[in-house]
Amino acid sequence: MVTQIPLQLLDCLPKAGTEPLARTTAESMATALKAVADPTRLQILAMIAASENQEACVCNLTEPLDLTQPTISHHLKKLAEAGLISGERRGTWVWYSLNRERWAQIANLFNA
Amino acid sequence: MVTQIPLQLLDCLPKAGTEPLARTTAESMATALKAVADPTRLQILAMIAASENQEACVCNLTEPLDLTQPTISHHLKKLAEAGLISGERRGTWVWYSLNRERWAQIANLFNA
DNA sequence: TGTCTGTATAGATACTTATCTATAATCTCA
DNA sequence: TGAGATTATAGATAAGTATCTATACAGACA
Repeated sequence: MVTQIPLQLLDCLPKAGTEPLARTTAESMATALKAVADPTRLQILAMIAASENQEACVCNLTEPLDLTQPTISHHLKKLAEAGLISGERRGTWVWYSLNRERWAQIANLFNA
Repeated sequence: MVTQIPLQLLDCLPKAGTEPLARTTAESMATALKAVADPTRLQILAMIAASENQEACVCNLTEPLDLTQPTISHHLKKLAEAGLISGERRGTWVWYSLNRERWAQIANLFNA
């Protein structure tokens, strides 16, 4: 699980004369952004959001994305580590859904 | 120069039943986000924004970031390719400043 | 023109990571 | 318990990239 992101970026970008952006903070922000900065993971997020109950299992994603099951699991793990989604086991399947609070945090990086 | 980003992500994430996120679109978005998803480049952006005239030259960045001049140039190039900054030569120095329109475009990825 | 300073590029290297195959773990159900 | 289905993990590989040194390019100035 990624640590919480304390900073904002845009208007949000530091004003003149502000303290420099600490390395540890920059690294935490970069970790979160890296999770989103991948085309496959963007597609996964979009598919989850576009699905009926705002959730999807691995088996729903492999075929349309034309990737193997372990690869999908890998991406879902990355997204989960970034706190963007979370999985819930229901029987045989694991259903992943968006973590909107976390999403809002990352969105806030770009908004004042 | 990266192509323009046509899509939005959050509320912005596709509604149920929407067209899937096209691969080419996802790749374009990921390219832009990757430029920001690096701790050093976040620090560079912050330093530019925090500086007096909202601009900085390579020589202003190498020492505080403890990186060599070619490395800084490399990151500045990445940011410029993503359209986030642009450089202007004034005499011996090249001054880089933020491209706020482009920044707003990327911010819009996360906002409805 | 030649020298000095600031920036960019080329090439090498080490680290990260997206992907695959193979296998383990977990759950359902007969 | 055992068989089948779904997901996760381990290990390997190839592609990308952040960094460095070395060098080229561009402008200022004597």
